[in-house]
Amino acid sequence: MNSDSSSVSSRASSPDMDEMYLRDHHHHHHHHHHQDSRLNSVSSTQNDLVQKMSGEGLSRSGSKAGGEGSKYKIKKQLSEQDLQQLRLKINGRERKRMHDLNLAMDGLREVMPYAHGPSVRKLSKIATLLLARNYILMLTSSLEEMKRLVGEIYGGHHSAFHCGTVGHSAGHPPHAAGPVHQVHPILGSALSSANTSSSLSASLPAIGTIRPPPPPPHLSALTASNMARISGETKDLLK
DNA sequence: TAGGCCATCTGGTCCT
DNA sequence: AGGACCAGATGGCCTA
Repeated sequence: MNSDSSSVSSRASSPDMDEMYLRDHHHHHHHHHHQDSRLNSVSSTQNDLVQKMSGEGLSRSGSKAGGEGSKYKIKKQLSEQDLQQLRLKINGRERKRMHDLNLAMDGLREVMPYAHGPSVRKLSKIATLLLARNYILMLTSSLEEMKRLVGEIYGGHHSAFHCGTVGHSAGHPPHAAGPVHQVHPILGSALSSANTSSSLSASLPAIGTIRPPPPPPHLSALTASNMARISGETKDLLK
């Protein structure tokens, strides 16, 4: 059940990181987050992990110990421990960096048009990005459409608008798969509106097709058709 | 059990 | 030098 009220954020995984995070934290603010419940989790301490991993075959200092390192002896010895210390610091930074990234991802999810209920599974990262892209594309086309209509209504062609920033309107938005999500009314309507999700290549394989959309004609001649396409792809996304 | 998704560790590279 | 970024590897958790 991933109804996970824990949608709070991602679930835990590796039981490591612990003191060290704290260590690194003392000079960072203390915005602890929910998820940190895992901080104290299970067994393996940083050290255990370190050893385990290094043992695997991925090089890494730590244990090579014993022989070698003759000429650097002094320096090495001095390090030995400091090295470990440094490693922890670096790992901590990286961890924080990723946490921040995830926070940003959560922020993005929050503004995405899909149901964010406690009983709704969080969008995966890839799905979030893909959906966001399609959403932007859709909004852009809507804007274009509105501008066009306004132009028509006023006969004149003095549309003051000019959003050149988002001139491109979708090339081949990717389709991806993800957990099932309830679509927000907004997108929902857009999605339900016809369209033929021709390519249900399902899942990530399609992700490989992510690429900058080919330079479309001047104006994004989006209208029903384009809109439909986008929504269709988005639908795949939410599948 | 396989596959998807994710967190973490780590070494390399680029930037300040 | 030290930090930010990045990508590969590894292993855990969860669902079909």
